[in-house]
Amino acid sequence: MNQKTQSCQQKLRISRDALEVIQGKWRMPIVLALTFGNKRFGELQRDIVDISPKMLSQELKALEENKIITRTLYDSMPVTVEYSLTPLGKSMKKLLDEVLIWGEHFRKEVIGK
Amino acid sequence: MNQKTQSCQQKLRISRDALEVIQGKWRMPIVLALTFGNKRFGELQRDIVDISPKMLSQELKALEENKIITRTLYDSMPVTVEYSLTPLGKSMKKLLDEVLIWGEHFRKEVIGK
DNA sequence: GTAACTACTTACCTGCGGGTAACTACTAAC
DNA sequence: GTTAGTAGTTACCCGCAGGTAAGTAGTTAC
Repeated sequence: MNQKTQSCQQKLRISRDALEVIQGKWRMPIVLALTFGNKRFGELQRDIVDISPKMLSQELKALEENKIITRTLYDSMPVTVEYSLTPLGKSMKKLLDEVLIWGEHFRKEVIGK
Repeated sequence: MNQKTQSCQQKLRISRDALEVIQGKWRMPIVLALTFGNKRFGELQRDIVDISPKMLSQELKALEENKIITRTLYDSMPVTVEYSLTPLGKSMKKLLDEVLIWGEHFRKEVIGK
């Protein structure tokens, strides 16, 4: 096994670790939505059009466990909950930007203009 | 709906279109492997350690349909097939780089060093 | 007391993403 | 004729990601 193959396999391992955390239909969209500012549960549900409360709740929990977002409960009346990005979550901004850039590129090339 | 919300929703739409194409356990790893140079079926199978021939074949087909990779058949003996990135596939390099950068970042922060 | 808003939770179900194992087809080497 | 290497295909199966619908719980407004 030469140097090149090693670095290929190493990168493949890293990519698979990362993908395990950010994969799925909703996680990147949720983080993306939060790059526009802290949001409450209902706001996220309105922004991310097709998501069900169950999926939103479930994915928010997973993102919190992976230290990507923070859940803050306010004892206002009625109770409100605010979700925000941690530094680790904010560090996904560049990655998300590239997803968007590539997404635009893809749309032009394949979906056709 | 204000300007900010509109741009948020627009970006969410783009991200979801892009994710539809690159999502899944194997697609980004396959493209990543091909950024190291054109590879044959067997080479990919050896590099991407846990992938089964069925999944590799299936995902290669999907990537080809989305104009991300090209399949070239050589009439050598025995027949060999080479997979390579299209310009659209190559344009994923930055995105993949960011996945790797974030992956390292994540590993340090959460998995712990 | 009932509707409406907050933020979920719970139960149930379905489809498909992904895994395993075996099989195919062709050629070369021995 | 049997093994090995090329590149897959096919059949079968399973678990979970994700969807639907309804319920919960607390407060405010009417």
